[in-house]
Amino acid sequence: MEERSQGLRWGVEQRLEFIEFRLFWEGGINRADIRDFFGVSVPQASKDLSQYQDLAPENIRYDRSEKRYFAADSFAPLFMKPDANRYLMQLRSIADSVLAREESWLADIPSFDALPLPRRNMEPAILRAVLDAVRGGQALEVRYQSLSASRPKPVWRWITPHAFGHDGLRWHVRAFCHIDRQFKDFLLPRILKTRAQATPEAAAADDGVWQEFTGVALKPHPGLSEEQQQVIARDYGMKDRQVSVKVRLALLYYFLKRLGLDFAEEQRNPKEQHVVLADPDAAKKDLARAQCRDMPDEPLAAHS
Amino acid sequence: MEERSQGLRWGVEQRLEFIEFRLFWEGGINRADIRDFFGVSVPQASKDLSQYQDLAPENIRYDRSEKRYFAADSFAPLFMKPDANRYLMQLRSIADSVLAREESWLADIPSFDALPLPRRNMEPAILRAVLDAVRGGQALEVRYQSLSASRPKPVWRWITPHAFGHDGLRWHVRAFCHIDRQFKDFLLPRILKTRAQATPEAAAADDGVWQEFTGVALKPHPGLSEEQQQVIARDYGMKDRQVSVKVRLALLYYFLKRLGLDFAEEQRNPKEQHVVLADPDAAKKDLARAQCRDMPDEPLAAHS
DNA sequence: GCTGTCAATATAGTTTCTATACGCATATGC
DNA sequence: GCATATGCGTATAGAAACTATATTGACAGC
Repeated sequence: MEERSQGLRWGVEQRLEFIEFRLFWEGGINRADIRDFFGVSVPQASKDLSQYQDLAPENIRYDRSEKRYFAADSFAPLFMKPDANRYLMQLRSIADSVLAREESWLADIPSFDALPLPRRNMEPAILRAVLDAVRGGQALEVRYQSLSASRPKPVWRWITPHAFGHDGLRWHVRAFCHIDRQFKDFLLPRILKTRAQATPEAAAADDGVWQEFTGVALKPHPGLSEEQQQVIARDYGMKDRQVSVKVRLALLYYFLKRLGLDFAEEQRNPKEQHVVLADPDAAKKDLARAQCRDMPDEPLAAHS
Repeated sequence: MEERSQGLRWGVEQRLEFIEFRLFWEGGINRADIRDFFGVSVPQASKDLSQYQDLAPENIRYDRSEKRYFAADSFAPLFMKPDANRYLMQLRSIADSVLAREESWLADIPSFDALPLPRRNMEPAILRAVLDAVRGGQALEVRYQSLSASRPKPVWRWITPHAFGHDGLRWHVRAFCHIDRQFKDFLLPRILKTRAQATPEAAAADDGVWQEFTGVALKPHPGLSEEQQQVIARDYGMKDRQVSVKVRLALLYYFLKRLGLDFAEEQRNPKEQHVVLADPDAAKKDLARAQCRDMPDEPLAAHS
């Protein structure tokens, strides 16, 4: 097969990549690890290790005394690109029990913990139904539990969903509301049931607030010392003490809220509030533009 | 092999699970999908589909007209447990470019977006060095860029790390600081370099603030209407309009901050602040206990 | 020095997979 | 209506991967 990157079968390549992953992140590997994870025989695991040695002799070293393979000092990965965020994302997924320990390639998992953010379990069938509607560009009838005072009980209503958005805490679906005749965010866990599909009443392209991006200019909190500002600039990847983050208008509200940018952020303690808006007026205008078409909750701050 | 769950080889089982995944989440599958993803031949992909049909005839249905396999109405997965959060976590990973589209099992990815949270790239070698120290229970010399006014420049210092923590936005390592003789949080991206290892000066068990958990009692914002409170109760999985979240003392500060629980939350707009502390005094005491051993930044609120 | 453990290798036999070929059903273009 | 293209299913021979089993060698612990 010319398709495969190294002329190796998929399964073999996976095992070689596994060897490399374990060498790098777990500090070592032996036959039993391969045997346990892939269910291959002991001689096959031996062969895989030999094959890896053939392909990358500079990467791997066997310690006879410890009876274990280790990454050599000159380790230069062949099958993967080591990525710290990827490793850490796996930890988070395990913490959120989205990923089982046995399924991940991690073995010697360090002590760790992530914030326990309470959230309700979502019915996969509901997400599937919404996905279907988004893919097919169809309207969908949903039983939705709104937080608004006007619809306190769950009601059946029609929406035309076209995209999914994550606000940093929860997922919602961006959809045209057939009742209010405008695009809004519907929190996925509040969709209790789904029913029929129908012809759409709006197109994704019509959702200007979703389609349009704006740049949010951030700078270190001026209350920090010169040196501290430099640190924050590094943290946020700023150049010339400033960075512009590209955000969809439809997500701007959440973005500002998440970073504590409520237009009063400069008054807050710089030790808690590390960054502030470099151009609050521009952000305010963008936010107003985003909100004039409706937002799920209240405005971020009273800017009148 | 008795080890394997269905007596199937790992690679085969992966492909069958892939078929099932695509049937459920992507709405359908055909030979080309299997061929493209796993690099197997066309007859092999055919065989896999036949084999899946043999194993789960009630799950799969071929549409001659569309030339595509679909999930049958009576679909009951055999190889995976459909999990909405898992699907959505994959979307987030793709948005954060932690996962490449080709690597995921998703094919027809809907339009979606997540908050762009600016963060600096981390050197994998640094995480690896810290991991090594944690695993070995060793002290590690790190060049750390603190935000504190007393150490404005990066300095080499010794820490004894023992665990990793995620504050909802960033990863830090929980470590005993040899300078200040206490446990603190060191942000991973601020570790610029690592050097030698040495014998540890504290054990993980000594980090009481890390080892100890507390329960944070949450309830819906009292400013919400009766019905709205019920909705929030559902969102947070509350029973009797209350939920207790188990949090490490070492993460309590971040947890409260993340949920906006600054002991003034009841004064804020309930449309923005959905939950409040059910027992602020208890939380205050816990926070004081957590902070008396030091926190990286300032206290959450002046509670004096 | 004995014993247990883990790795490397060899052999024979089995399973899986490829390449190629052919037949069938359906959609599409002319 | 007819040719053409596409996708599925299946058959065959041969190649590759893998298993089971056995033997050897290196090292740690007692």
